[in-house]
Amino acid sequence: MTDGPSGADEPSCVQPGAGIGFLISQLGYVISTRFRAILAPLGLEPRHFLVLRHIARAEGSSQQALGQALHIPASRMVGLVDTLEQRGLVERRANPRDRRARALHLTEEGRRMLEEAWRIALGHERAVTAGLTGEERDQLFSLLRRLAFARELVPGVHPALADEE
Amino acid sequence: MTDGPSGADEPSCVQPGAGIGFLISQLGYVISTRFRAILAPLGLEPRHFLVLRHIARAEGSSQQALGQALHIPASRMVGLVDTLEQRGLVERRANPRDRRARALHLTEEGRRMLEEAWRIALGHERAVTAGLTGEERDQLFSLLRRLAFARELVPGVHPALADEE
DNA sequence: ATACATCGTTCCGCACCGTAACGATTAGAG
DNA sequence: CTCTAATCGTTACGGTGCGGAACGATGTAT
Repeated sequence: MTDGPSGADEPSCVQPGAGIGFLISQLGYVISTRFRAILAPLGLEPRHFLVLRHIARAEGSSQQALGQALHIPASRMVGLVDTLEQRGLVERRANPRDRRARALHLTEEGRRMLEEAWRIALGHERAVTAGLTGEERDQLFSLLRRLAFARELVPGVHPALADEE
Repeated sequence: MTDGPSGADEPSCVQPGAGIGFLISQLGYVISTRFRAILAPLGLEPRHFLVLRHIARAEGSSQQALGQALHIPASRMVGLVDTLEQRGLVERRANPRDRRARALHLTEEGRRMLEEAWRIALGHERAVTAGLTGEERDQLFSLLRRLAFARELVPGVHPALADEE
């Protein structure tokens, strides 16, 4: 009894510890860890990358809106934007429409940093599937997308940043 | 410029936020979160399951050996085994060969619990790939295993329990 | 016999996260 | 216009989990 409950005649891919679920969980962890590592030299973490990216897409957003889109609680956004502002990547401008809110904008430096981070992310994406042919990569991508769709995952929003629902 | 650096003519599957890497990272998170949730009614967490499983495979192991195999620091093993012992699932027996070490054994209750957890894990594995045909599941499994192999992942050992290196 | 390594344990500081308050500002009701 | 409720950003606080460092007990080597 070293590999499961006694008389289990399951297909080999359905085995806790070696099955698809565990495999994806393992891979997901090492991949995101690796991404964090190759992003570190820029002084950025994955969440910073996501925030920068979202600001670039919707310049002038409030912190609230940003937090809502990325499922990040407001209290956390503060420190996040603080960091990015201190590094001169993001500006908190006044919003003439609503003096409570801050309009977030990328600085020139921020734009450069985002492009650099993007280049690194692209290299990372390629590294992930190194060893797969183009056709295999497409297959894998298609299969994973179906799993993600079945779980209603939102592209670009990492669920680790927003547990509750 | 809402979707990447200006002139990037990359294949669509290579896009941070929507690429294979991010997809696996997303899926890995929700899958392990889900697994934690369906295991909770037993009063167990995923790590407890892994520990129980390993003890079953190598009854009489020391905590040290167990921690080394699963890449869990010794100081954490204590609390882990404490919990399992308090629930009557594991026994710390004396080791006549070495009075420093504790020989870990499953109780009858522990064995029952492990089987139950295993059943739940199997159901989870099936749920993960629900919506895929058998052939697709095999394809996916094969592709993921190649990625895992390329990254030297050890079956049954989740890297989240061992960051360093 | 002495010095060093190993096992399990406890202790402590670190980092992180989310809730609950708070002042400032805005929107809505009367 | 006034008063009240909601919203935005911020700060403070408590809870949690993790791993390194030290410790006593025991084993091993010289």
